[in-house]
Amino acid sequence: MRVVFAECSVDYSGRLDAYLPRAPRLIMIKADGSVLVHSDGGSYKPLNWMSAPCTFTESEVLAEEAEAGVTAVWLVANAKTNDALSIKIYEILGEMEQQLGQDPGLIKDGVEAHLQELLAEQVDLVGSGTRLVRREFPTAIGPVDLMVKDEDGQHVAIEVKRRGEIDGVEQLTRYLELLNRDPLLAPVSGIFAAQEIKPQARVLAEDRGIRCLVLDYGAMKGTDNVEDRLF
Amino acid sequence: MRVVFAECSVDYSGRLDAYLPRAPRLIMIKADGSVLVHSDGGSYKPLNWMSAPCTFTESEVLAEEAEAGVTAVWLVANAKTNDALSIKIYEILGEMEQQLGQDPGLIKDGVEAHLQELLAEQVDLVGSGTRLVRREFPTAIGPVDLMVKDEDGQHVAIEVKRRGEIDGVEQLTRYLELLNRDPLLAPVSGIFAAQEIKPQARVLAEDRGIRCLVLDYGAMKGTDNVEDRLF
DNA sequence: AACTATATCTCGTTT
DNA sequence: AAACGAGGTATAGTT
Repeated sequence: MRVVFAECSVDYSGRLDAYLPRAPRLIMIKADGSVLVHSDGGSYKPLNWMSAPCTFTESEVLAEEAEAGVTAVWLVANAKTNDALSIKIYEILGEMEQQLGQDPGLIKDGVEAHLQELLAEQVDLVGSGTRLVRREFPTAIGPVDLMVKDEDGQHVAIEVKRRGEIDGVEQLTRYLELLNRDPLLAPVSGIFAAQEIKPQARVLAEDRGIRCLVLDYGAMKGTDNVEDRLF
Repeated sequence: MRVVFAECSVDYSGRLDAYLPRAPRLIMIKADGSVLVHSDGGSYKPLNWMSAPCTFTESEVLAEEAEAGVTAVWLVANAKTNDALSIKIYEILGEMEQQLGQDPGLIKDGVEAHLQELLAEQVDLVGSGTRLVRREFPTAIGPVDLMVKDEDGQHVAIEVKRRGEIDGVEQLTRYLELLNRDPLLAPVSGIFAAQEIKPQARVLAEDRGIRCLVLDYGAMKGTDNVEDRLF
């Protein structure tokens, strides 16, 4: 990877046409030929970029451009899609290059899936006498995380989240509305279970008669004794 | 902005938990405190990141970590959302810093809007005797780019794109279906107009009885004599 | 500020 | 390969 601080202007032509006026920026040229142009703020999205596959070539500086102060023109193109990025360099302010090699990649912990799994095993956390009906209980609008029956045999739909926010409450509300139309299941109550429940989400949930259950992931993992399952 | 090539491992905890094992990467620290961790390939999206607002602090290296070869720990946190990125530095391979200042920002050329405008003026490109009904003709599912009447007085809906791809044909199809339910308008035929029409899009359009019209932006701009409009 | 629609969306999974 | 849905979506426009 090569990173360059440079005074530059950038033109993109492809799915749209876009232009960056002359200013100092960071240009990142990756091993696969892809190029990212970043400013000193904003989000993780570059101002302008070209994704692989593409070819990086240093093209000729026209007399007219040279007169305007351009010292180099970098052309990054994808012949197939007809996308092209043209970077006019006025001045290089700093530059660095390093071989990084293939990255081992991001490992997502999948805490939500794991929480669901653990709660299915430790369903008594919901209340004594609770029995699991099934995980990923199917409905027409998608699966409910957990369906259980309480000690009185009443159905309870559980939505499991790592972080309990309003979206999750809305989701569970939609499930409950649908499930309660089914005479074989109704009445179905709801539990919103999460490691952390935001105050707004809690208020909304309780206002709708949905119980909130804060889960202690660490404790649940501790209880989930691997040896118990193996032997 | 500070850019650092370093051997590092990265932990993110927030809306999900994610981990990057030890490897050489590029770390970008922007003026607003946001941090991006990039590998040498892939898309413009960093492997892991923290968006502003957040605070960058160099935290203490625990004895245990130091023993494992960690020389620094960078903590990037957003107290409000409870998101945090922890970067363990094993070795710095290169580093550079530069003040870039505020970026003037990306200017999108708006070729599509301009094409629509030009075609509205040069509506005879569709066929002689064609008259403009209106631009941005309203429907319940959004405005149709151009509504015209052909020489026989029949309505024609025109979808204008810079690049004609399948999505655009689908969009026009939805408009046509809706418009043809209106007895005051029906029958409404369709024209898919673009600077470039992809083969798949052309096949789909023609299969649905939608005419394809390739626009020459340069020629249309040339015809759009500014002097004619000013004097 | 909240909500909506878009994106050069990206990215993964499934068909 | 194409279609579909989710995203730590981000971002711009509108109410």
